Amino acid sequence: MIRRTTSQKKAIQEVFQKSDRPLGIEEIVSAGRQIIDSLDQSTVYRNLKLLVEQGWLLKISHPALGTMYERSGKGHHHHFHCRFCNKVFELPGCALNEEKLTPAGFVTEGHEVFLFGACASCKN
Amino acid sequence: MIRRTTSQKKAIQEVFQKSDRPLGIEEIVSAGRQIIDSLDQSTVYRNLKLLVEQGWLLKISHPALGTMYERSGKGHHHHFHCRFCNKVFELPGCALNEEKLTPAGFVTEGHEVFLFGACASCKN
DNA sequence: GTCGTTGCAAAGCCTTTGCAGGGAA
DNA sequence: TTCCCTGCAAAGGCTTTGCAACGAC
Repeated sequence: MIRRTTSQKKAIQEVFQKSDRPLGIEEIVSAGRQIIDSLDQSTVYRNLKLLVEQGWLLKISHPALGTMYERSGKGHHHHFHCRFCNKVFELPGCALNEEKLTPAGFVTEGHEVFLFGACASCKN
Repeated sequence: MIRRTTSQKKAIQEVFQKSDRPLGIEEIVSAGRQIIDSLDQSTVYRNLKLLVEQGWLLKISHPALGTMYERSGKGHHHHFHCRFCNKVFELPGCALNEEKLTPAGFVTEGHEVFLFGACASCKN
């Protein structure tokens, strides 16, 4: 299907390009409205869905914070949730022994890891 | 606050005692209705909340399957989601190097790990 | 008899969908 | 001009809440 370039979609992409961490819908909508103030939530939802389908974004289901989105192409990594500022940070690398955890007879295809605690700015 | 022992609450607890894996609301309601057929969803939600507050249950937010509940007191463990039968199994032990993953300046308080793939019964 | 609990229905969130008008190509 | 996309409103899931009747103690 042919896609058109709209100012709304560009605004949403711009929001992600300015961010180095996963964003929730609330954050995306409010940051997007600073670029296009008429931006509607349903437009954001529709574009997020398209951008995920096109591989430009990844959807994350965070256990505590719900659905979030981040730019794709960052390789395998995990997430840290600061309980104080409620931001999610990306953790480079992976420290999980998948094989050790997999029960006999099971086949593991992938995994997700979420850490939580206090980020550097909030640990005081 | 004083709590009363009702047949509905006992039925819900019975459902968990018969299960060795986390259950979703749908499963809890339908299994509970086999014991008390008038059991209402809102009653289940209310009792699950109470049982979590009382420490009898743990609430899990699974990235793919949403909210699930499991009996508490099983120690630190993680979960395996079979993409075929959609059941969640408990994985004894932990194979995560939390320290290695934590960025400098951050304080990690805990973590969650979710594996996914095929269980022994579904791997064919 | 009290007052916590239940079932039912209604209301709240978050997300998706229908529709007519608007804008990209 | 075409027809995809947007904004608005309505509708869907899941979960919570209000309320009168019920039932544990």
